[in-house]
Amino acid sequence: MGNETKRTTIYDIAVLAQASPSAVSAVLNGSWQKRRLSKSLAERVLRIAEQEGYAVNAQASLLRRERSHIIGMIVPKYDNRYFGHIAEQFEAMARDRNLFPVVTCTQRDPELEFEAAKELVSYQAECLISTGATDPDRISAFCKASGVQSINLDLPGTLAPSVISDNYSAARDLTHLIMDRCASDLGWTGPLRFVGGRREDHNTSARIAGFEAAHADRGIAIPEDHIMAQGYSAQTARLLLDDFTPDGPTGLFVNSTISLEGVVQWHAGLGEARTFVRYGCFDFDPFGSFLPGNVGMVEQDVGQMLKRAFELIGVKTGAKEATLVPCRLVKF
Amino acid sequence: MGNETKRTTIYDIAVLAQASPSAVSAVLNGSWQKRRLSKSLAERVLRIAEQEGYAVNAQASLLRRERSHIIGMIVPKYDNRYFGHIAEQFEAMARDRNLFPVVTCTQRDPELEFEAAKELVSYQAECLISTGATDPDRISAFCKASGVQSINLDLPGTLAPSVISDNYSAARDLTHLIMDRCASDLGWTGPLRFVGGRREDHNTSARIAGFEAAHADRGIAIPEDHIMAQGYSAQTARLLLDDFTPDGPTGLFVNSTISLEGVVQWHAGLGEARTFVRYGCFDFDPFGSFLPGNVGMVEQDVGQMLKRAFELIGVKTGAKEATLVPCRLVKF
DNA sequence: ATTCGATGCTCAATCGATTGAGCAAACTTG
DNA sequence: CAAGTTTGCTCAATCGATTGAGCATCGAAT
Repeated sequence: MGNETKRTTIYDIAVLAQASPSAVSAVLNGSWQKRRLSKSLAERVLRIAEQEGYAVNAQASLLRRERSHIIGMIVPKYDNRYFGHIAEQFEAMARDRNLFPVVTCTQRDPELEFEAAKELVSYQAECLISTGATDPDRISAFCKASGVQSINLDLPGTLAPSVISDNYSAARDLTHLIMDRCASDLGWTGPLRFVGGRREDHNTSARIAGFEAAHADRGIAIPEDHIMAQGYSAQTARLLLDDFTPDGPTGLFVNSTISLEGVVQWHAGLGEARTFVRYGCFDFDPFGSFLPGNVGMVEQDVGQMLKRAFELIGVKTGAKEATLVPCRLVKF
Repeated sequence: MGNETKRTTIYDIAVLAQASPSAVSAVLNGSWQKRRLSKSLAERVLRIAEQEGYAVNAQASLLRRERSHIIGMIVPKYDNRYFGHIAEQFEAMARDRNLFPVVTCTQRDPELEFEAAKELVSYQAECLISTGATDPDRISAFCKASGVQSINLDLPGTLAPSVISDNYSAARDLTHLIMDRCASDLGWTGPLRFVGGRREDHNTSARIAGFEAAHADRGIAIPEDHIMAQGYSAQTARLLLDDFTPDGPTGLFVNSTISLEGVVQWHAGLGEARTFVRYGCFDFDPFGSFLPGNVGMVEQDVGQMLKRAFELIGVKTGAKEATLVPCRLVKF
């Protein structure tokens, strides 16, 4: 790597400005007034620093300072509207609060998740937000041992406070919406199918509970095979549905935009039967409203979730329960 | 912030293990064999480190080491398939190469872009990749002054090597595809409209050039008002199109998925005329193929672009020209 | 003329890990 | 058994910035 030009340090500038390194340091970090340095010295140092293209060595600076102002986040993926939004807003909100955000993407790999968490702790992050982590408690335990605060987002854990969507209520509402539309558009009342996700997942199971509650509200029984939660991928959704060619009106509850891709592929291949299908999706996509048959989507309130998460930062709560954030149901 | 438990250091462990800090350091960073420390000492230290939840202080470590292994990237947005993919793949590829990736999102704000670049340099990044930067040269100049390598991605600069999509060729191909479909589906041959982006942008202007070339290939003149490149947002696209109600067959070249949202909204509101419209989009979205009227999309080859970018890392090329990476045209 | 408080700056210890140099003990070799 | 080698470990300087303490100088007040 480029070794030609050694990075300029305060010592280099001190020589050029005929001042002491301490004075240079004070000028460059803005504490010169407090340290009663003259304006003329400050200006001289700043001019030279500019000329030399000086950039503080964050490692040296952070080593000495007591607070790092670094705040870390791990997310499973970026290439997904929901997590992309989370990462982006997190960075913006952190900057607003004068914190330095470091986000890292862990590809839904539990090992990488933990490694990344350790790395962020090594970088002296003051707080670590684990988003959609498969094993948030392992991370929380490690953070606690290092005296670093941790907060769970999107998926709850038991060792640190969690901020998650109110999956149950939103799923119940979405289910009702789909059933309403099946009734009004197709004149059909019957059990919907639940497609996508994994039963073991906290979020999926809460959504299934909401899905079941809505059916119970209407006194409709759900056949065992209507809950198809064997995985997230578009592939999986399509394969599960390939066996199913509706012989009459039907409705589907789709458990993520990823699964939705598979559902829409299946739907497009249905031919005439296509017009007798209605579905809704738990997750938002701007193109969702243009997909034929789609009656609505649940948009998780990323802004509120992060707001709550930031409120928890630096606060020592004994409370480890999850905060539920309501979702927005978008009807098409 | 949590100050209760001071972080464990090698000195703490040295006391517990009855060894010197140097020995502890060597064990923990894996150089103990080279330094001829005994296996028993190593095991003792590792056990204690584990118990104490030790995490190295990266700041202290990096301050002393000569290489940081940190590699930085700035991206304008995450909540967008293209940039999301870039960030995600970048992180994965960096890890594969034993580098520590730090990505930061700059919201298309030129000031923030530069600030973020400075911060990454402060963190001793060995190389900085500026993705879609509005002013890449300003960043390159700063990097050069600090002896840090910089590489431009997605948008070219003149002070550092650039890796960008072959916008011209892909736009030309996409334009031909749309015109072909207009001819075959609608029996119509005429100039398309170009919607979205900004003329001043390098990418948009290259795409307009390709768009014009395809028209020239067919001897079709483009009326001035058919190039509508006054901004990226969905809003802008919709407002521009609101004045336009096609009285016959038409075709559109849409310059990003963001603009596509606006186009699709407009399209959905057209009523019967809707069936006489065909469009294609420069950018990929998995739901694109389900949008009525959409005949194809250009998918930029993120994998190849990053591969090229990584090949440039650590290489001292005088060459500042841009590498063009071909795109994939997806036909529906 | 002495005392006092500003003013403007420098000294030197420090943060935690790394690393070249060096030292003692144990072990080989002739 | 002396000389040389290997083994196992420690010392102390160092990376670059920060910061409490301290030291002159100067003008004002007594």
